Amino acid sequence: MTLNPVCAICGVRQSAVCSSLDDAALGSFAAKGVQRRLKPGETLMRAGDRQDTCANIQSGTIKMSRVTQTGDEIILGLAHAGDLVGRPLAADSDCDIIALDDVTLCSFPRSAIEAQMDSHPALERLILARALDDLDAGRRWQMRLARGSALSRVAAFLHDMATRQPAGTSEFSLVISRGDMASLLGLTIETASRQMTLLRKRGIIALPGGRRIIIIDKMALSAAAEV
Amino acid sequence: MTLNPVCAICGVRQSAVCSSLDDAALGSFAAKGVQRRLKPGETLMRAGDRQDTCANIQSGTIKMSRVTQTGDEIILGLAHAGDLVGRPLAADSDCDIIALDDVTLCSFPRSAIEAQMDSHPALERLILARALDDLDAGRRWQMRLARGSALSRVAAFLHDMATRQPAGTSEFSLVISRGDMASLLGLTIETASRQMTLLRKRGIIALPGGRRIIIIDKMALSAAAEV
DNA sequence: CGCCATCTTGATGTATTTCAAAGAGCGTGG
DNA sequence: CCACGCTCTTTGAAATACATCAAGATGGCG
Repeated sequence: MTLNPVCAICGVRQSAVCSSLDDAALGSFAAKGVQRRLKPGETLMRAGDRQDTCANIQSGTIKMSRVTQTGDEIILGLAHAGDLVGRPLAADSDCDIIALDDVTLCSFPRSAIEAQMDSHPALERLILARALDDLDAGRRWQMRLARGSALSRVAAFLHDMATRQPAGTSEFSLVISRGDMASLLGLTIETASRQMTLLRKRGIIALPGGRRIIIIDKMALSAAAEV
Repeated sequence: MTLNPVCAICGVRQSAVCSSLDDAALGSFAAKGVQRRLKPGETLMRAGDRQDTCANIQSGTIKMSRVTQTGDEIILGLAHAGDLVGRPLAADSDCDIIALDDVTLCSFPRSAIEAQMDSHPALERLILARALDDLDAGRRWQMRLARGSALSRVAAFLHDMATRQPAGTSEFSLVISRGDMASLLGLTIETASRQMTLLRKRGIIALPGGRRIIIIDKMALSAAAEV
């Protein structure tokens, strides 16, 4: 069996969970997947919904969020190209999953992923390894929320986003609004904005306009991110 | 093969990850484990240490914590009877693991767990399912840290601890000190204490002394825990 | 060009921290 | 058995970081 043409040109062939499958295994698996696009703001699934698809993000950024009793949204995390969204082994979604920009997905029935895990231990192993890594990352973030100042949260977020860019890139666009950023960091819009200008005034970043950002001093940014 | 005598009397035989193994599989696996005891305050492993054991908690409570640059401890979570501590698939620990009270463990070389996962898919599947559940629970907690008031955090913690007791039990002992509790909740000792007395004054709980607590009105406690 | 949403900035309020000290609980040794 | 000293907890008063309320400024887009 030869590699599915869709997979042959897939930008996340090496970084998504599919990387655990050889070309032969991928061929039959890929046949069960469909390509899908989301526009900014479009919802893939909602908390509490029956959740019968999982998807690899091929490009773009997604937010995972929940809505409180009082009706405001809390962003729990972002997912990027190469990440798997949706939860294998669970019948219902525990959060809303919403595109932040133009997103392309490779979407599978949850049952197909689960069947593939059954027959291909390497896939299950990689999904497990990622889940455990996510758990560690979540705990690090929890530490920041528990004790970090507003400045440290904003700095840590910017540092993460900067680190995610191709090496050597110091200017890029934040895909999320100040409001989403604040929600992700557990702050208000105003506080998030103030910390941004504080970092700008300290010469650590520049804000050329829109959602663009220039990292002037990544070391200082990292230092500001310390808890 | 017959059931290992140690497993026959194990209190968490049905709730630990071992429950995914039948008696035959358990027999050979159990031979690689050793029983171990920890006294209150005793450390099982430290963040950054080479981590070559994983252990099922048979009784007692453990805290997972990290130490910040400034030297103070942040508690990331608790683990109870039936939980697996230590991280399969990772060479190093990402947090300190310390006993809070008298703890009994069933400890395995990490390599033994990993080998058992290789040969027994049901074990790996259960570990994966737990990791994903922990991830969900972590996100719920993250939401509380991001937006919840001090009162809501304390109430949520007490509600969790109450729910963990045998059905019908309304009085029990908190295994952790106010200091640990505050650290877990991302608060100061003083604030944690004040919220406890606030709940007491509202008639939701009683504090007969020491670390004992009586849940008088669990509904009200749950309501106070809302974000 | 002008509208609308998003972002920034300022002034004020408040929950939580910080600083400080008194009060319980508990084991030790007289 | 009680006094002493230790740690943990509670309570009070002052300081502060962040939220809230309220305008402006900026930028995208028709």
